[in-house]
Amino acid sequence: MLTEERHQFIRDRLAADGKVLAGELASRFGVSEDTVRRDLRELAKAGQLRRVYGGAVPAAPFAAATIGQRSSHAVEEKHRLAKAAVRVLTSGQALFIDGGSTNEAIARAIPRDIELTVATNSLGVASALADLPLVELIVLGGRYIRDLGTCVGGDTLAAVAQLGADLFFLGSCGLDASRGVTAFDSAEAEVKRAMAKNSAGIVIAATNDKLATAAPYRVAAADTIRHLVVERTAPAAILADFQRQGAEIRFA
Amino acid sequence: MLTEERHQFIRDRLAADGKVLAGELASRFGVSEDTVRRDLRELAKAGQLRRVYGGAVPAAPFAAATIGQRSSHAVEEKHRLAKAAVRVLTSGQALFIDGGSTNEAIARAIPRDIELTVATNSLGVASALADLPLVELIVLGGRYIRDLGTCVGGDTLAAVAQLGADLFFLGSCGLDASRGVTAFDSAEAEVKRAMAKNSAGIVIAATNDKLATAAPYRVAAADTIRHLVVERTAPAAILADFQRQGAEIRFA
DNA sequence: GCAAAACATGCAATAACATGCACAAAGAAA
DNA sequence: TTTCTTTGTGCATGTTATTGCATGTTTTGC
Repeated sequence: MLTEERHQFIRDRLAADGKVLAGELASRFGVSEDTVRRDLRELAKAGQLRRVYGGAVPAAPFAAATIGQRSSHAVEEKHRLAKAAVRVLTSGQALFIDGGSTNEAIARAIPRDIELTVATNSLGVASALADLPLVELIVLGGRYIRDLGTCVGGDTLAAVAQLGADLFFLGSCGLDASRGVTAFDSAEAEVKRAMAKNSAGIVIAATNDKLATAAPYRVAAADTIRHLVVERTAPAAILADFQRQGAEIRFA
Repeated sequence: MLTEERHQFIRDRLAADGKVLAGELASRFGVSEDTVRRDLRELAKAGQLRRVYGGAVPAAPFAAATIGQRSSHAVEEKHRLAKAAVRVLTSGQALFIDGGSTNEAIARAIPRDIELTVATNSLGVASALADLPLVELIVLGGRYIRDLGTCVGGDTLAAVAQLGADLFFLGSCGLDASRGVTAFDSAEAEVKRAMAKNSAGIVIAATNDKLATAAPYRVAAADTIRHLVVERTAPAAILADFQRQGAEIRFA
């Protein structure tokens, strides 16, 4: 087990549970508690957590999570979702993919032997697709927003308006059966709306923590979702609401 | 087993598993661990992974966007050129940066504490700038050309036309005192011309093998070059030709 | 205040690492 | 062809990083 893996696991657990215990980590990693304490000390020195007696807690619980930090969160789940999500793809399709760590995971999971045309405003998605030989990649430029990892603004909207797609992989922020898909940022929501408008169907892959939540800006109604990819542990009651509105549920 | 095959395998495994172990790779390839470590060292130098004790993990989130093969060539020289090139920057400037491995090296060499507005059509440059907090980044979208690592086409030209810059970091292809700056690709040349037109000055960083060569498509006349950054071993006669036409020579 | 748990520090063993060198294979030049 | 150069590889050498243990200190709960 690499030191880096332990550090990554600790970061993930901190983001997920809000705390880690030194003894618990030691037995899970199969190393001595001294080693875990050394790990915690290093991460604390790098400002990635705050040490407390018995373990550690997140450094800045209320700091806005940038895309880099978010993508380290729940890596396993997102990878599983991504593998399930790419199964809706068929060769020759045209896609919109917007930002978000889940969408980046999906982009990385796209197999090399499928032919696609993809338009994206996310640098991470574009980077992941940059070396897929059969993917025609269209970068939707504009003002780059560091916290989102995507381009937004008038230029982006204009570029989207010129395109059409079969599917739109919508990086959801909030997902609620009555309020539909919602976003935290106004400019981001504008781009998502434009992509949704010019797409024949919407695909959303969502971890459980996104379900039954809502953000300020409305993006799309729930009945516009064609495929909803969720974890196996997703609450059945919530899924039924989406299913009634026409969404096809796919489990990771 | 070819070196390149090992490198490709390592890249694939990193993308799939998120880590590689030196010992494991050695036994799989049937080579010594020293050879594997050499491989890892090279790939790390080219920015394609990050070395950790025991193996390696994926580099930055956007590592895939950088031009893999070309940028592994003459890394030292380009890094030196890049460090010299960024010395022309002053806080508050607006820049165009187009594609090419030298320009990617320059983007990576930009210090974190300088405030800039940068518009680029290169995914690699954009990725390098994505986490510089004081850089306002404008991505020039369009059709992505895999071989160039940049976006080209009408959309790109339209986006460039709306902007203006103090300096244009031109990734040179051919550089000749009489024929000026030239490019191998028509669409690429169009974008370069548009950027040159909307910039107050042109900066070119060129390795020796670019000097006194020319490509089919004309981009800019030699007398439009304001700063020319070259290696210390560059032929003085060639440099004198550019100097006569107004270029300020800077040695790496 | 006291005992137990958690912690920091120094130390030694081990594994991973970098470096220099020799050798072999592949290619270029004579 | 022969010779030379280049490149890749493995091995020997010394160096560095990581780890667990022993020791002494600090914190916590009672």
